[in-house]
Amino acid sequence: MSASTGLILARLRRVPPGFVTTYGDLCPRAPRQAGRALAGAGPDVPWWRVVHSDGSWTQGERQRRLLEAEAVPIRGERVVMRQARIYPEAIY
DNA sequence: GTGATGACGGAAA
DNA sequence: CTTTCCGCCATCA
Repeated sequence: MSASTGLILARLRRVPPGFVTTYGDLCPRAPRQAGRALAGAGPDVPWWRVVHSDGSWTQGERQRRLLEAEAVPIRGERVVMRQARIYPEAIY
């Protein structure tokens, strides 16, 4: 049972400013589905809080600016996951 | 039905 | 540190 788009977005909306989650955490065993969900998601979802498991991101400077605006710890081109990663399931 | 693709993940070299 | 490769699964041509 893969997570539905609705569940994926519901989890993402639980991620508070200053923290990030990953595609894999939003949708275990089918992380690409999380990406697809975001691509078609509305403006109400904080898509910039979703990064790769290694802390890198795919939406370039735009995403970087939004993350920095929330004081997400960044080192080079990667989010410092040790500090910013939060697990949706743990706050669900 | 088959094969390619993707806002991925993780292990291996 | 970088590149390569394979697994994963919903979509789509």
